[in-house]
Amino acid sequence: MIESVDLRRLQVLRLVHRHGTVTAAADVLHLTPSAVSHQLRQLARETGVALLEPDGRRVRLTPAGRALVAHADALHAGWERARAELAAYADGSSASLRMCGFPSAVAGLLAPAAARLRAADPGLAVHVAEEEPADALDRLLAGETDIAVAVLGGATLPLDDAKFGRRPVLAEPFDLIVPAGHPLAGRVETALADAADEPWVLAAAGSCDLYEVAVTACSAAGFTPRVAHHARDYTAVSALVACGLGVALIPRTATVPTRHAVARLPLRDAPTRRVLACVRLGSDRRPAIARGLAALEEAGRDLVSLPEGPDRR
Amino acid sequence: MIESVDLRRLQVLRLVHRHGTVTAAADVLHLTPSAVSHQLRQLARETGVALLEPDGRRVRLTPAGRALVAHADALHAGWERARAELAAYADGSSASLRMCGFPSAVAGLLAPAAARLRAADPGLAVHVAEEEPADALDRLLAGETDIAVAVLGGATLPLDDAKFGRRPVLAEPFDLIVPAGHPLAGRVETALADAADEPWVLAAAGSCDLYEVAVTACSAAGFTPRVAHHARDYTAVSALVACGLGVALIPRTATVPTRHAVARLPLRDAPTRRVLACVRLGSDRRPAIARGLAALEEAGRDLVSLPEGPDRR
DNA sequence: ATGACCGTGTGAGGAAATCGCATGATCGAG
DNA sequence: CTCGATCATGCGATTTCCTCACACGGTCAT
Repeated sequence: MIESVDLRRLQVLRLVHRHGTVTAAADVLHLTPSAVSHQLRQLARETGVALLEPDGRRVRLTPAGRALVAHADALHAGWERARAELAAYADGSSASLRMCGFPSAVAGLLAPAAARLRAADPGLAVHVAEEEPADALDRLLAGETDIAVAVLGGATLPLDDAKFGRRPVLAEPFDLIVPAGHPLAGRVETALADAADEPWVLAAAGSCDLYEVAVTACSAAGFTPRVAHHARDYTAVSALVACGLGVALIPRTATVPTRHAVARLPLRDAPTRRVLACVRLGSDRRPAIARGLAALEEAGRDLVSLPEGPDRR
Repeated sequence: MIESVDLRRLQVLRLVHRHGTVTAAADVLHLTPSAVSHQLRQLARETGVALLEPDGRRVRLTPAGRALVAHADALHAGWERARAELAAYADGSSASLRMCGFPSAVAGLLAPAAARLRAADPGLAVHVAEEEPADALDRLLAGETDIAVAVLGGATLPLDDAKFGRRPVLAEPFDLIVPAGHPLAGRVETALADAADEPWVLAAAGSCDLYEVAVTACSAAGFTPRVAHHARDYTAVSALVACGLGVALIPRTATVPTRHAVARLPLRDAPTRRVLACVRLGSDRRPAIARGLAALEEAGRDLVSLPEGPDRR
């Protein structure tokens, strides 16, 4: 206890626990693996307990290490609460808010929310950044952003992950898009199973949540989609569909360029993706962050009420 | 949030709040005022809020500073809990326990407790230190001791001070001692007011809790003691009384050398001093500290049951 | 089985933060 | 008004921290 501990040292352990490897944690912290190793060694010396043990060529946290991680989570949340209360005392001139999210969230949610925030308070410095879904939450933990917009489920954000403050922003269904003139386009009501025999356009496995969402939904509908083409960007997906190469799922709020000749079909058993705004635990008490979350929720409400119909492009 | 904060920096603010001056806080931390000033400045820069403002030639915490102190208390308690849980994982060989207390507590409580702990577990390194009552709690905060034995009340430990974990160890009444052969010595029952006209032997004002205890008790009994001589050490007090220079109050458990010709009289309206064992909040979950507290409580129970009678010397 | 790749841990060197001493400024007490 | 006390600030010295380079051990593929 003679030497008190920097929260950064605990953050290192937290990230090693989160990523399972020293190198990945170092990557997130913009450090070399050597520095992380030193910090962990120092932390173990201070606590007098072995925090991690070799596991193959990687490392694994000991029970003591996992216990310390739990306390570290609580400590960081407490520090965030302190920061939040202090931010209320600070003069608003220095207030800033950094948000990030996956590409389509930037277009549909972050940009409108940022515009709204700017209009409401020109003194608030709003910064928006596009991040890959897998990186957004790490940026949050590293303190490089204040709000991360992510999609619930999948590997990036497990449903039971209690490490973040989470706020639902949007629950949007996926529509099926088919080439214009496709037999399915004439139906009054469509179900996912109707497209069981069609060739599909999906993202590559693991690259994006779209893949998992589609595969799980199709398996729930009783078939396995035959993947004919791979694309991640929704504009690219709709282009492939417009050219008659297959069918695909796209979120209700994703826009399709008007020159793409596709038909958008609402599904009776449409899968939905739940978009969440995530913050570091405790930081949502900060006025700027609270306003950012409110603006995102508002943008989400606008998004679901704005579409004039399911067949819009 | 790019730079996370060392708990030491918060500790500096905590101590400045506790002592009201930078110099005193530096003294407790074994640092120069310069270092403390730098730390505070750095902390204010990191948080973006003015933490303290000049108040005469001293400094005063701003509302933001006081708010941060409250959070700092919670964070340190959380860290202590973490240390406590980790200590349970550590091998017992490195376990150590440091206790301190005021002089008579060392004799009556700490020494027996330490002996008991040593006997129960020779692997536990027990260290006892005698401290002035005013310093003991600072040593606790500075992490230089694990358990501080103090007396409730007075300036050193306000009754409502929630910054420490506290455990009652002993509530011992004060006895009146008078010179042997004094008229009061013949009575079957004595009250404080009976000694209203006697010359008193007390500690100098402010130097020790004894002064405050005696003065408040006497004023409750309806008189103001006439202080004839000053002494702090109970052996010195009893020597003065034995020489017929006055009467005094001494704790029930304080021993009087047999060569001192004094009579010890129990009082009907005896003031009591409540001896507490204090720990840093959260640290009482540490096995070694929990055992130390248990040993102190046991020593306290022994102390009240052991005396053969109030007239023992 | 062997070699290449990947990940961790260690020591040395340099950069950055921190501490202590000396100085100046400001306020309160006598 | 003078003096003592307290807090802030520059500069040199020390400690701490990060990076680089390299060794060690484990995994995978040919």
